[in-house]
Amino acid sequence: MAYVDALTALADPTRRTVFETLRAGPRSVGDLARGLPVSRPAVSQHLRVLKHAGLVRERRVGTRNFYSVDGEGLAELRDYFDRFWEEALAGFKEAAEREEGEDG
Amino acid sequence: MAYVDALTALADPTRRTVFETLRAGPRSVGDLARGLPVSRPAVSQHLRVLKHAGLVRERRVGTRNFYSVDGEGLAELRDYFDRFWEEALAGFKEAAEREEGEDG
DNA sequence: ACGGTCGGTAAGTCTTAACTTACGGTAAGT
DNA sequence: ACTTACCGTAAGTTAAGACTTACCGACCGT
Repeated sequence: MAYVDALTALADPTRRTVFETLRAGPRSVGDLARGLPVSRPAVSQHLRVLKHAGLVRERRVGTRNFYSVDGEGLAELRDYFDRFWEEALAGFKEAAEREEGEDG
Repeated sequence: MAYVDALTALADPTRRTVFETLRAGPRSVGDLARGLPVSRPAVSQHLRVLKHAGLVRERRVGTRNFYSVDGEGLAELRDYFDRFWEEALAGFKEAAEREEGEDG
């Protein structure tokens, strides 16, 4: 059920911006905060949520903390929507057939 | 930027349950509300958000209003995460090469 | 050892949004 | 025409969470 935390995490605009920024590669906390209209602690809190959701990893280098995209959480989201797509398609077909059986 | 509304919409647990229920096929508002721990107006409001996000369609039949999954919004989410995956992969490779160039 | 940078946590504020009840409007049945 | 079922909207309440400042510990330079 990690996709639940991931969806919750990506609902916030600031957090989404942080996550999308990390596509280009690892960034430190302060570096991320400099490009955002919120304080550094706010970014720290967002990163904690993203990490708990399995969307980012952290790697300490000296006093700095570099965050990067975690492929696992991302793959989970992709799988969730892929499965959703297939099941919705099956449900759609079944509904069409049922309707045909009624008044067809 | 419709995926933004879609992600916001799917962050709420109740709304996610509604959306996932619709995988099996179209359901009326009252039908959906009966299987949930919230009131019918609450479900109505959730459906409005889902519709605005492009995730569900509605089809009136008599006094009843049947909602079903909208493939367009779903496809947009899939595309978003697919693109995200590719760009993150490219960013990861670039970071690895840059690191190799520094201390390699 | 000391000053400076970096970053996580705590406490408190304030806005957002999920929910409730109440209401009105439409369609079907008798 | 009256009643009943179904549903959307309005108004108000309340709980969640995004943000701030203040604080503290960890690492590096001189």
